[in-house]
Amino acid sequence: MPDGPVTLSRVAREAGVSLATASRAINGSATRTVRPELRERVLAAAEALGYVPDPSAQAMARGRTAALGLVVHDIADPYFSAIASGVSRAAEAEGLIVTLSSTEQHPERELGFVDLVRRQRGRAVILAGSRVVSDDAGAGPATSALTGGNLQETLTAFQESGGGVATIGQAIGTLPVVEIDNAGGAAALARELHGLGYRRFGILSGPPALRTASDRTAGFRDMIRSLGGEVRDDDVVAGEFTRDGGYAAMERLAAGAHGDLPDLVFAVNDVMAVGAMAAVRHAGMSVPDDVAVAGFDDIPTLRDVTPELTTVHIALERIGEAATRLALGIPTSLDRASGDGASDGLEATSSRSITVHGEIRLRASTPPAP
Amino acid sequence: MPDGPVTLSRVAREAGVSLATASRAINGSATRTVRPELRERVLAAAEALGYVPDPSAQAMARGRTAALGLVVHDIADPYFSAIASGVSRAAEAEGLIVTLSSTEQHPERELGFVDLVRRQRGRAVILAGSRVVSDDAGAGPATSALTGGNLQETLTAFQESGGGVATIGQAIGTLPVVEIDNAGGAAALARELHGLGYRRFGILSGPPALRTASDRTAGFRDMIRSLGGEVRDDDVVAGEFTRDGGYAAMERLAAGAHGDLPDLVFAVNDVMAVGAMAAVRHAGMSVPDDVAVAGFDDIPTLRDVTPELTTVHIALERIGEAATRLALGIPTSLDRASGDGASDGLEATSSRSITVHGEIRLRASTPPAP
DNA sequence: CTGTTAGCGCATTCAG
DNA sequence: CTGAATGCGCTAACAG
Repeated sequence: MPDGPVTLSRVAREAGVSLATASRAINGSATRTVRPELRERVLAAAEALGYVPDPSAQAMARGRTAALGLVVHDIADPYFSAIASGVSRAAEAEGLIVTLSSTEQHPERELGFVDLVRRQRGRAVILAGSRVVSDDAGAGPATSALTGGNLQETLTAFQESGGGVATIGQAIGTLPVVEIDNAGGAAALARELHGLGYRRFGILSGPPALRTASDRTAGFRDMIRSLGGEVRDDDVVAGEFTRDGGYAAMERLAAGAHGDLPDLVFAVNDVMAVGAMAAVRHAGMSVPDDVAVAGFDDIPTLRDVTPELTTVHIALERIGEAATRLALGIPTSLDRASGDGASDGLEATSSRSITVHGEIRLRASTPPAP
Repeated sequence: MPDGPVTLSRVAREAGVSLATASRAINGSATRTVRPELRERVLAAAEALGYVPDPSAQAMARGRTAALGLVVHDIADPYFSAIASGVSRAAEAEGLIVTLSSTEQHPERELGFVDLVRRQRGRAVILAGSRVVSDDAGAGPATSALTGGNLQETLTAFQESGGGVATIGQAIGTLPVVEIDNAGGAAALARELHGLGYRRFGILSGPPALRTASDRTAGFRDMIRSLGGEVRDDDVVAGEFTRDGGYAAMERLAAGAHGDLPDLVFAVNDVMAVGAMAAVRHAGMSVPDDVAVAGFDDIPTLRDVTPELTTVHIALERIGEAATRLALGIPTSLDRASGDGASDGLEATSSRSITVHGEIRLRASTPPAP
């Protein structure tokens, strides 16, 4: 048996047709069509020989790959892996393969990766995770000349060359974005918590430079204050957007409070909240007896922390799917969604932007205040 | 300014050299060498024009991609995302891009994906997650003719065509594998637990067809029995390898026990254990007061479940890295590792196989028995 | 409808 | 050491 890769031309020869016809029969060119009879012959030959197209060759010939790039800060973080799961599902449904980059705090890798999918003419790229507070990813001195510019420029260039782009969590310029209603969610949570009888609140506010973090902080604090509750400046402490960041921030808050803790501490995301709870436990105190705790995101792993954490539920996997469709330009059935009450919190604000609203989940970590 | 992609030939023209020379200067062909002077000219021109190679074209020309395929069952599962994190890191260190497939219980997608990376001439593929108990992935009726065969065949074909392969968790044929010492880890755990004073044990044994699950079950049960402890057959209940599977299995165990629970329940992996703890809680009982619980893997998210779960620690991220190197044929410095006491539990059993030993972590979910 | 002919961008023969 | 010529496998004009 003649070995080596089975090429299209071999299939064509076998079927007794031209290369072009074989190509058309197999992928069904949009403009051209093939007589059913020939088409059958070609398909049969392909099947018999076990023909499979070479993706690189196709990519080169049509100047376009079937790859979708996904950038996350840390794939091991439940927040991102939940999103990745949604992206993966949606991408596979579109016949795309997802290439992943877990950038772990290295912005230059983010840029390098986006540039890579641009070079390889990927179909789309999705950036998950917030950007810095200056919603101008193009600010600051130019990055490495090697990668040739800053993120926003690269993204725009990619988009102009026909690639799809979507970001999750925060807009970059005017690029399509699945935005989370951070301020609104935090405010709603604040209102509920205040309604439960809590009066003095602390906030683990995350990295000051992170827009997501500052929006949640502001939304929560402002609502509490407008309701007559108390948020002392000393009870607002920054920290990394991670589990350990939450742990450390809680320790610092407690140290600064000298035994006089707030009634409730709101951590701007769940992983921080979970870290904060650990800090409380390790300090020999109890949640919620000594201090109540609330978070934001409702990451999947939350169901196994105890006490169960009050949070703002965000449909993470749905967001991943939505971002994928947005990047690909696939009309999402959001009209219906908002019509029937936007049951999953997604709402199309425009064709290039979706806003996701959270849903308050009151749980055991914040019982009605005594 | 002339637009369009900057191609190598344009760089060559700009530098006043031939296409071939430019190619050699830029990627430094192994056999040919270029006069430093010309080389400089070429590099300068490339830099000036912002030249970047087209991956598809390179792939086609040299018949080889810089992609590494990673197959996991569910990227949202902390076990897999931790492994993915390690793979991602190691791959990026090698200049490879990782393409991810989250197969979610669809074996045919697994096959399809492996076949895809084979077709696109990827450098390597890594399969994470156990296979069925019959360690013969080639058994059973042939799968879809479309994908052309079964997994082992496809993998072998890929390997013979120069691709690297590594599996994690269970060997497929004689393919390279990062194996986990499931039986040994479970046995060691059993010994410790028995030493703590527990006498009657239950096991949430996972899916019977999963080798990983059955090895852990057998290792644990046999050790307990040889120590004189008790494992009633009724107290061994199967279930899905997931959090919900653990929950359900625990419910069934409790139902079957009619209030007469074992002293301790060993779930064959952490996500099941965590589900089991939830079941215990929801039944109004307490861990460890009413029943102690232990797991296996030490997934990262474990640090935030309470009480802290006793488990067998497996260095998940390291495994991802090790598998990557194994698949790529990069000699791992395991000789040293075993020399200095194999501090991370990795041990090279042969050049094509690594065995990972767990480390017992006794925590609050299994206090010394009363 | 179908076949012929050019490339896509690059790595590599093979000559010089 | 360098340049000119080939071809990777496939699609997309372009003719028939």
